[in-house]
Order: sequence, then structure tokens, then C-alpha cells
Amino acid sequence: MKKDSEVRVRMAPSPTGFFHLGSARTALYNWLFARHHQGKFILRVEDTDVQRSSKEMIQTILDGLTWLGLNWDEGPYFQSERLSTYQRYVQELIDKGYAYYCYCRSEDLMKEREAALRNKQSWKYDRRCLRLSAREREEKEKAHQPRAVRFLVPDHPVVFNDIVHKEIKRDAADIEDFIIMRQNGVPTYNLACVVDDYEMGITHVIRAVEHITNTPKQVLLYEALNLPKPEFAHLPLILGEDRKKLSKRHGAVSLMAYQERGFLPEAMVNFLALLGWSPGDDQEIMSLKRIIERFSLKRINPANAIFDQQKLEWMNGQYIYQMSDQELFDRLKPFFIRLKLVAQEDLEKKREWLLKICKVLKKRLKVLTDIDKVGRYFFVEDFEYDKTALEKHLNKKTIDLTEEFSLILNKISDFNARNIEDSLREFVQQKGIPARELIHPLRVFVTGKEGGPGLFETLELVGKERCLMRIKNIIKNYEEKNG
RNA sequence: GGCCCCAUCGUCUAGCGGUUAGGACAUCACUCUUUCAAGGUGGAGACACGGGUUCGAUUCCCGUUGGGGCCGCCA
Repeated sequence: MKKDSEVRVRMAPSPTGFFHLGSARTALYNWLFARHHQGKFILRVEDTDVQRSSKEMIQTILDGLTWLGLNWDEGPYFQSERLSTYQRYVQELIDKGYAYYCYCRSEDLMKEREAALRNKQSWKYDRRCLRLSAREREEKEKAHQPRAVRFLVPDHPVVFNDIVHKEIKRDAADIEDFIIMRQNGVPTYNLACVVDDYEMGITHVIRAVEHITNTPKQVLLYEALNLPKPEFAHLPLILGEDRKKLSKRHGAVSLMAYQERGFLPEAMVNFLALLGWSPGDDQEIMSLKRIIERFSLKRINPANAIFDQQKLEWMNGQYIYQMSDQELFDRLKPFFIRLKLVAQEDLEKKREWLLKICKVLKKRLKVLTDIDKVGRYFFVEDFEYDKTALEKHLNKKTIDLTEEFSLILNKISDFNARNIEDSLREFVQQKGIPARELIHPLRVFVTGKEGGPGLFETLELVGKERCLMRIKNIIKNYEEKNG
């Protein structure tokens, strides 16, 4: 049972698409607000659009919230299971004269509306069914003509306070008699939302600004039903780089796409928290505990924000960098397997070796899947050689040098970075050349890349056999081409 | 066409009448290094415009412009 002063917020997704980044942020802000106030975070699935809702989507939403760590205290409640409740409220509105039956065909109205908009005219339902004579109405009822229920918008301006936007005012003339119950007896969003927010004791409605135009309608419903109103806070939108609302056109907008690319949930949370909200100081990388402590609806910036993926990547890289080797190893496990870098059964067997790779690659990963881009050569032989790097370092001189040095490498019994370095330093000294003249070609020959962790530890981790094999292949290919 | 929302560097933002307009990402130099990355140092980079109010406006008010959202028997 709810306490008088308890904060209760909800996440009310409709399971009709993938789990959008914007929905994730809305969920996060609700959750942060609840946790900050030691209140309750409630999950309610708005599935009154029977055709478009799907079971899979509900699961995706639950998975997404779970991944981000946004645990819910109640629910999920399903609106589709509460139809009789809504019907009761609709009946009350009809009985009190706040709503009326509409027998119009929606296709007809849609045509009128489209025609008007095409002619740059505004269009609003003209209440023709409200003005039906008793006889006309009786005829339609007798013929069992399908009927929806419209709310009769009262003739006075609607004013409400928004925590983010301050006072919002709207003239009655700008609100049409909206449908509250469809012909099929299922209520629409505005009605179901108001009834549920009331019945579930929601104290703060935190949702995206695209709903701000619905709010006056909902306020009217609260008033007609004589229900207490919650506080409202409308969050700015997340925009794509073209400044349009983030959508499928912008590529990856599904939360799970980010999980698959190897973003960390804690980085995601940190980044999303800062997209539209600021703690007021210069701190950007913040622990969840601190975010919760500092979070406040009053510090939400009302302006829409463009999603900056580069900054997300930077932040994710910071989180990876700050991790322990063991932690990174654990996070990387599913990616090792999916990228076919390490077999499942080798994961524990090769633990020590993998831990060392984690250590040297840590500051080079922005996302977990970068392990493939940046370190594939550690794991498998089918990595690619950078063509321009090869061109730069592959010539008679470097081949001769490498061939001679490989003999020395071969003799190292304890193939570790220290021994490799000692051998190489001694070798180049005898040759009277700077170390880099051997280091750079050697790196390209063994890893295919110009850059990477220190050469000696790299060679150690690739291992003696594979280093020698790769060098041999390079020499062989070179000789075949150049006689 | 109507209604609503918004406006500080390219991007995310701090600022709540008097500041050399601060930070972060990105960018550019330099530095460190066997290379790349990470790190360090530094540079360039913003108050959309026009009116008020005020001794004084980035800040308050109005307008213009620009951007965004909504106008479904979707949510």
C-alpha cells in the first residue's frame, strides 16, 4: 500500500517497436527519480492497441531494463487485462454528460481531415454526433451501428504546471472532442493512462515532450472524473544528427544494438543521464550512486539534445579503461565466443593468457567488439595485414634482418617480453642500427598492424611458434614475389 | 494550416543582472613512447537577431528568425 508521501513513478512503454534509446532514457529518469526519493518505480505495458502489440516486444523491453539495471518495484501491469476497469470510468463520464457516443466512420473522418490538411486548413471534429436528434440516434442504435465514445471538451482554457517547462496553457478551441473508447470497446491512450496513473497512485508523470500536447486532454479527464492530478515533467527529445527525432532512419537506435556492439550498461546509463540533465558541476564520469544522489527533475534542460555517439564511445572507453583485467575478461567472454576468437571450452583454460591480453588492450578498446579490430591477431591466423604498412616495411633489408633475428628468437627458451627485448637490443647493437628499424617491420610482419601494445609483450602473447610461423610466411611470400 | 515546446562553442552542457562566459566530447598543435592507444600541456571555437526593463543584460519581458513536436478509434 502506498504511503502518503511516497513517490511513485512509472515507465509506460507500448510494445509496438524495438526498445528505443529515447524510451531507455525516459525509463532511466523515472528510475533515478524513484531511487533518489526512495519511491517506487512501476512498469506498465500500454498494449491497448491490440493489433500492434507483441509478446516479443514486451520481452525486449524487460530485457533492456534489466540490462541497464533499472529494476522495477511493481508490475509489469498490462492495460489489456484491465479493460473492464476502463469501461467503468467511461460509463461514468457518459452518465455525467462528459462524454458521448460517436457513430462516425473513422475512414470518413480521416478523409475529411486529410483533405483539410492538404488545403492547409486546420481540422477538428465538428461534434456532429453530439447534435444528433433523439430519432437519429435511435435509428443508429437500432441498426447496431458501431459507436465510439468521445470526450466532450469543456469550453474553458486548460492550464497545468510542468516541472521542466513551467506553466503550459491551452485553449479549449484547440482541443477536439477526442475518442476515449474505440468502437471495439478498448479505451484509447489518454483515458487508460489517466485511469491507471490514478489507480496506481502515480505521483509524478515523467515522459517525453511529444506527450505534452496530450497532457491538457488528460488534465480535462482528471477534472471530469474528479481525480487528483499527478505532477508532470516532460523530457526533451533525443534528436539524430539531422535534428529530427531519433528514429530508425538514424541507424542504431535500439538499445540492444548498443549492447551487441559492446557498450557497457553503466556507461550507457551515465551517458543517457547526462543527455538532458546535468548535476550542475563539471563531473561527467559518475558512479550510479552519485547520479542517484544528485538527480533532480529541476535540473533538466528543456531543450532537445542531439545524440552524440562519439562522446558515448569515449565514455564507454573510459569505463573499460578503469576496469580490472579480471572484470574486462568477464565482460569480454561472450564477445570472444561470438567473434570466434576463443572457443567456449578454452575460456578458462587460457585464462591467464587472456587476462594478459585484456591488460595490454584495455586502453585501446572503446567498445567491447573492438577486441576484434584491435587484437584479432592474438587469437587467430586469419587476421588481415595492413597493405600500406606492409609496403612501408617490407623490403630486402628488413627481410634479411628479420630472417637473421628469427634465428635468435628461435633460441629463446623462455619466450617472455623481457628475454625478447634483451635479445633484440643486443642484436641491433651488434648490427649497429637503431632498434626501431627492426621493431617496426617485426610488428607489421607478426600482427599486420603498425600500432599496438609494446612489441615485446605483443610477441610474448602471440607466442614463439606463431611468431616464427608468421615471419616465415612473410619471408616466403616475399621471396616468391621478388625471386 | 492550427496549436505547443525550445534557443550558450560543431555536439552535450555550467551560468540563475556585473564572469578574461567555465567544463566535457570532437578537432588542431606540442609532449611522453619502439609504434598505436591512453595520458599530460596548450590552441582555436558559443551567448541567433531586434526592441524594451535596468546604472548594467548571456541572464528578466516582448517580438522576429530558426529548430523541433503534436494535430489517429497509435502511444
